[in-house]
Amino acid sequence: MSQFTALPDRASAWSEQLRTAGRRVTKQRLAVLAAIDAHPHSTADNILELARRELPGLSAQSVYVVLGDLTELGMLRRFEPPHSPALYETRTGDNHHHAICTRCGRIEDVDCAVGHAPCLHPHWNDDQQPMSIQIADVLYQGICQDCLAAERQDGD
Amino acid sequence: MSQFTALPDRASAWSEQLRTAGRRVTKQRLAVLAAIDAHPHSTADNILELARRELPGLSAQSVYVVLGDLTELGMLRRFEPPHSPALYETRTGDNHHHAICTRCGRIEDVDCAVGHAPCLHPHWNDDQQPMSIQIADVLYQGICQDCLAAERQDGD
DNA sequence: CACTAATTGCGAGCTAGTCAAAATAAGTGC
DNA sequence: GCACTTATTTTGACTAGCTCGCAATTAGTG
Repeated sequence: MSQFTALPDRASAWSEQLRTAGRRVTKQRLAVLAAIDAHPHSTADNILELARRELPGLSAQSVYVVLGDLTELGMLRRFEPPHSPALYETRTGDNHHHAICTRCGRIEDVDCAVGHAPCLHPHWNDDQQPMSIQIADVLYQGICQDCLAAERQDGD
Repeated sequence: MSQFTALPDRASAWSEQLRTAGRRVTKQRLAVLAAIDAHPHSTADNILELARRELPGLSAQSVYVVLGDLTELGMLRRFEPPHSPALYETRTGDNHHHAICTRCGRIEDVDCAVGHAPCLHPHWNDDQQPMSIQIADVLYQGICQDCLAAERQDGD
């Protein structure tokens, strides 16, 4: 079936996904996808800048539209850390989480500890109507090794 | 020690906390705290409206300043659900989480499942510098009972 | 009760994102 | 390969939510 696509040709895989979803395959969409794939956890602004290197005429609004649409389709994942514009990544469907360094802002992916999402079973209080949970977005906040080291040097 | 403060006189407790933190006890701060306490998960706008009932002259900017400062002090907790302005609550320090209904936007508190935060121990990939984690903010996204029921009625 | 630094109010300004309508281009059939 | 249809992109104006600097006010201290 895919004997000639052993190497991950993301672009054609994306094209297929787009078509399957009833969307047209435009250079704008591919440029946005490629930009995010190359630099995960990018803001709409970063993505615009990156994508423009391949597609100089690309407009900011197109990026917003594409991001919104592809996120809805599930081809992108969007997450919004505090005090930051929304970030996007192409890694979807694996329910992975994020760790953000409150000092320098660095963001790392964290695999969902176990194969099955461990946090999908909240503990409801007696007076609450439980919800049917679909996603558990976990945002770890801490300090990364670099900042810890820098802090030690600075005396404190 | 507290034999005369059996009833939770939040206002005086807040005053004490403020003084301890080196802040002055102003009616603006107390009005904001009272508003949030009465209506947890409020936006800055809601808080302004509520607080103005007690303090008609209160300005929006003061609310923002107070919210930012008190959040930094740890007297308020701030969280930013997707597609929503920041929300505030007075319940701090217990590492509880939030569940949001993606349909109607309703938000519920969810106690941290176990006494010890279950999610404070992420699983790091081999090539990653682990961070020193301090908080794990969990945002459950799902559909609440009401919306589920409404959906069933609507045919789908 | 006066003093002084902290707090609040006011206005301008900024960033991230949205909306409507016209211009463009992807996919379709001939 | 060409014309057609309609999704997509662009253009440009606009909004929400929040921040900044400076002047006016006020809480807390002695």
